[in-house]
Amino acid sequence: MVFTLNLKELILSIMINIALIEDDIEIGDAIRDYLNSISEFRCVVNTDSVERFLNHLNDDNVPDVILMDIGLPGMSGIEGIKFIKEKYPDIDIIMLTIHYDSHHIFQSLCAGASGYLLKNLPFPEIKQSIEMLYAGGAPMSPQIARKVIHYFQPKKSKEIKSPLTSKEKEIVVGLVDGLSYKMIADRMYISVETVRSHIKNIYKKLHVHNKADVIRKSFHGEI
Amino acid sequence: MVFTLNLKELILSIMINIALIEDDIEIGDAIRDYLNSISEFRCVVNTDSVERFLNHLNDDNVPDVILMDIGLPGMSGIEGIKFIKEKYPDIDIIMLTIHYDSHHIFQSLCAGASGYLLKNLPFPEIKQSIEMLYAGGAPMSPQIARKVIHYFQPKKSKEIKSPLTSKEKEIVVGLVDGLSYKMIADRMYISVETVRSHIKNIYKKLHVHNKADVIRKSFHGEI
DNA sequence: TTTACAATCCCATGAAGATGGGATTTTAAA
DNA sequence: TTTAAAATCCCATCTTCATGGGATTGTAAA
Repeated sequence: MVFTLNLKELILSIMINIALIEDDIEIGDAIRDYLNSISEFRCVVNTDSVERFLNHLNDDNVPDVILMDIGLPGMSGIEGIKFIKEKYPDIDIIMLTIHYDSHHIFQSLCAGASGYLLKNLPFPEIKQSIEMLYAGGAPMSPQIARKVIHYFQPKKSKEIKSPLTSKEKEIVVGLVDGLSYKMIADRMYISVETVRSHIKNIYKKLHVHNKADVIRKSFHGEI
Repeated sequence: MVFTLNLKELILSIMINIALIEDDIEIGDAIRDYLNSISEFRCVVNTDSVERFLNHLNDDNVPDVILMDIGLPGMSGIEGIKFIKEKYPDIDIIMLTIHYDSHHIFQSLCAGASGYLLKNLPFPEIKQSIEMLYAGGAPMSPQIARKVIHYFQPKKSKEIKSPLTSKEKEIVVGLVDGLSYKMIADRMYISVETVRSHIKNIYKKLHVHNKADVIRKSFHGEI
């Protein structure tokens, strides 16, 4: 009996424990069932939000791999990566998502994702991807790999022309510097009302509604 | 007869024309023979240096894909990429090399390589890689993909021990995301008053007085 | 067992920011 | 030259934020 228990535990410890964070229950259940049908995998968690995942996580049931969506209710998958990696840096996180735009890809990778797969992939490729992870690889859908590679390629002169005027850009600098309207006004030798007016126009042009967004965009080189 | 010629040309135009730049003649010949054994491939060039390749190149025999070594006599493969891509930007270049160090990888990618394979790979994977290229992908050996991904990952070299608690850090994420107190509260399932309270503590700990400062610090990795 | 701190919540007040509506003058493009 | 922006300024209103003052509960180290 003791032997049986130990053997069981041994087998469980050899298996790769996988957590699934996916808000589409149908998809989540399908993937879970697929994973559990493979002898070396065990889907230990199947939940629909990062918050729920973190709440139910303790040091005894830490998964080896997390398959995670990006578009989750509450905390997004990308923020989830940061949280999870900070607490458990050894967990490998594979994003499994419909988003194939550069922004989501690089946000995920920078946050600490070890792989990035598009959701349309056939199930056997999920298996291959997890195996690739354990072989020291980084599973990526072909389109993703291309975008990642492109990141390094020589940029073609694309001179991003900002929609902002020079005065407006000066104001943006002020905002990024953490100045109040009054301080910006003093620095630029204009009245606070002018600053207000410029900021109104900046917000319209950039389609934002507060200075935090402007600061973020500026940091992302989007201005 | 005319029909036959046209058909032949049609077939040739459908085939993927591949050039091989490899100074080890044995390996080069083996790869060439393998490629030519595949119906949709045609190895149009098999040479041992970039200089020779460029000399024999004219607008009529431009390959679709180049498989190239890095350690070549004369001009290195990396230098070669720049030369070739400048003249023929549409050629896809796949590096086929024994170098798996970051320096060579990133030099190649930055110069314009579309793929990076390690030389120990089985021949069928060369076929798969070229097909992946045509499917919009970027063929990479798993080890290479891992290194490329790692490039984006957060460097945890200097273990900046944040003075903030995990709840506080979660709030900071909310602020950086541009959320209002209310939205942060909803996301974290706590009251706005608790958010306020946390933020008061965050400000004290970070010696700041507004959320713009927090966002800036966060962007500078100071949190 | 104190002590300290984290996490939760409440109230009140003043400051700063967002947004709507204007107006005038200067500058640059059509 | 007409027109369209850009740049300047003013006012009113509402929202959000910052900051002060609390309180309670639980945990974890000293």
